[in-house]
Amino acid sequence: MPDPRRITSADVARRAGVSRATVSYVLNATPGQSISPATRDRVLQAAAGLGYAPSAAARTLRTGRSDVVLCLIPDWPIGNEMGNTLGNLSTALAREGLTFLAHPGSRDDRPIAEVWKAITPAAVLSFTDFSDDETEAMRAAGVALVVALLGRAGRHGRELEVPQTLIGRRQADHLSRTGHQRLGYAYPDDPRLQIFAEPRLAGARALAEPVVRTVPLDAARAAEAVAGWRADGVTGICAYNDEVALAVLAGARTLGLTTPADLAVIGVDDIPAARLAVPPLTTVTTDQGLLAAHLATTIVAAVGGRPAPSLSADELIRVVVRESG
Amino acid sequence: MPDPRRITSADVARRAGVSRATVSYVLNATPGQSISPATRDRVLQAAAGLGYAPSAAARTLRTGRSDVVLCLIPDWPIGNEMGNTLGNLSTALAREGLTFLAHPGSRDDRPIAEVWKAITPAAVLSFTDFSDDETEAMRAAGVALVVALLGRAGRHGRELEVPQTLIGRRQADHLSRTGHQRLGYAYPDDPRLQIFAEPRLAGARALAEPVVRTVPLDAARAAEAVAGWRADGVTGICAYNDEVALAVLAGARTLGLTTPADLAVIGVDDIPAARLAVPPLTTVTTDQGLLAAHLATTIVAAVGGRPAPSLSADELIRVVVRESG
DNA sequence: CTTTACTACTTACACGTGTCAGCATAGGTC
DNA sequence: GACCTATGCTGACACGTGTAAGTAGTAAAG
Repeated sequence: MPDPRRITSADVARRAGVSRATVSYVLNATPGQSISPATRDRVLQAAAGLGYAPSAAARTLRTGRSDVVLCLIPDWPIGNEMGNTLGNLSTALAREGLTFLAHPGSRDDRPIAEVWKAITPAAVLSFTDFSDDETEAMRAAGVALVVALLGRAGRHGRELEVPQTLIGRRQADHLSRTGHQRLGYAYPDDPRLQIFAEPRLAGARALAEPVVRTVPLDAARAAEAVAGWRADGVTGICAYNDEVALAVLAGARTLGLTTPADLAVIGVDDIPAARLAVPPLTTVTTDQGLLAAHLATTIVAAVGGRPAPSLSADELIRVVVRESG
Repeated sequence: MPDPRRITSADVARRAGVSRATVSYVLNATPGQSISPATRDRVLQAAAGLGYAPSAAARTLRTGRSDVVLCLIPDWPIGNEMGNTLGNLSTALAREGLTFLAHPGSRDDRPIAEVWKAITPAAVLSFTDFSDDETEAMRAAGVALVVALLGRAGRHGRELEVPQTLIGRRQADHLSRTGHQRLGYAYPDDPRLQIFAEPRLAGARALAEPVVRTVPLDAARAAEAVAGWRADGVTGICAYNDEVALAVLAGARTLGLTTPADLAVIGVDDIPAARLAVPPLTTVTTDQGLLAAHLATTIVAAVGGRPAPSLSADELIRVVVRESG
């Protein structure tokens, strides 16, 4: 094996017959440097010819900051809606020259601090908040922090909070419009989902005063919750998501109720199973493309130290009317 | 702002009253170096006290290899089963000192080569194969490549291929045991899923000769497929996954058939919606913890240049019997 | 002719780490 | 006392990059 050395900018410089600095200036289009078109082309040609790719490590070491956007993925069940958004986000950030990397597990693997300290990312996208110390440490290290969801009061906007709230609001709104006065809220069983459930519930509360019950993903136990709601005179259920909604549907069926005549149900996410349910599930869907684009511009703004753009959440959330409510 | 400099190993050395080299030896437990317990403790104490975290960039630059395992996530819909596995994998690799990072989008964002050349990961975990040039380039750069799924013949074991095959086999086996001779295979509509669908179908073919039909996630169109199978005398369906299975269920219901009397269905994944379906869906589930552990040891082995361990796939795949088949 | 200004570069340093070669000191052997 | 070996540590270099500072050469201005 003939020593498979990495191709460095020095190789490019040698081939183009210029200094290494010139190569750097050309490839980074450094402003305030004048390079003749002739050498410019020679450098570009040489770089392409050699298949040169700059070392992220060296670049990061030098500049003190990498072009990585680190997304800390909590350990809650990541549905394919979220997966979709992350994919779109990755594409959007790539267009800005940023590399999106996701790290699953803000669990006890190792202190998350280790991860971001090691990577020195340009920005960190997190869903939950950090401790004050950690936040301060990141600020000091020059890492732009974007907290997407819940968090204590602070400078950081919580980018997803408004959309999540709006989801609950739209659910309640839809059921009200279709004539339901007493509403119920089907809260998820998994405590890890609380972070999403709280803002959604808050949104529903802004319009109605729903009776909240926890609904496990199990027909028999869901039936108990449904029976409770019936006793309360509830006729319409806002479910945390489509899966919980399916459980409510199953619970109602167990009790011999018909949907939506006896009990209307509306979910969230529009998962494939929603349209295949009996009856097909009315649900609230999010425009993942728009959301990803907004997150991307927010992150880019945060990296640049500019304030976050505002999100016109209205067109983001849409009700998909089917037969369950 | 008082110049928030990064804490380097030099800071630790100064505080511990030793040289930087000693610090490095202590913290990395470099073999073949003798350090007195006294200074060892002083160094560790100093490092902890300062909250020192080594710069991944510098370390990577020096050693030519980072401790990152890069997982290239294709753009197929990533269900929460997969999300789970990735989470477990991350934990398992962390225990080995490796940092798991996922990059969504092996799409046209930017040549994937850019990503791995930039990061210089210890290993790349991919689901699809690379071009020969790229494979060779990675080998030359010393990046351990693990191809998980489909790929042309080559040295790389395709780690997930056997389990996927086994899934299809178990489905067919279960339906045969319960008395179904003519089987059908419900193939997913989304072409991106082909990579998983092919080995699963191959597994089913090893036991039966199923009639393959594509089933869109739509009750009406699924009904057409079901009608076709009925005409063929098929009584049991192996579905690509639970969602496709739900579509088959919906199609059968549309035609007024009863499940499993007229048509038995078995899915894959055991998604939450499966147990909530009418009737509850029989399905095949994978032990995500075991799978993640196997992938982890495979990757660790690949990084160390050792051959991959074999997987006892038998206990990995399990049939969850419910009422649909 | 000198000064200034600009173009098109190059030289040199720093980023933080791993590691090789070297250097004292101490203890044992002949 | 001379020689060797092991212990415990330090000095110095290289990894590949970005960029501030400097330098020839040319052109315009005074």
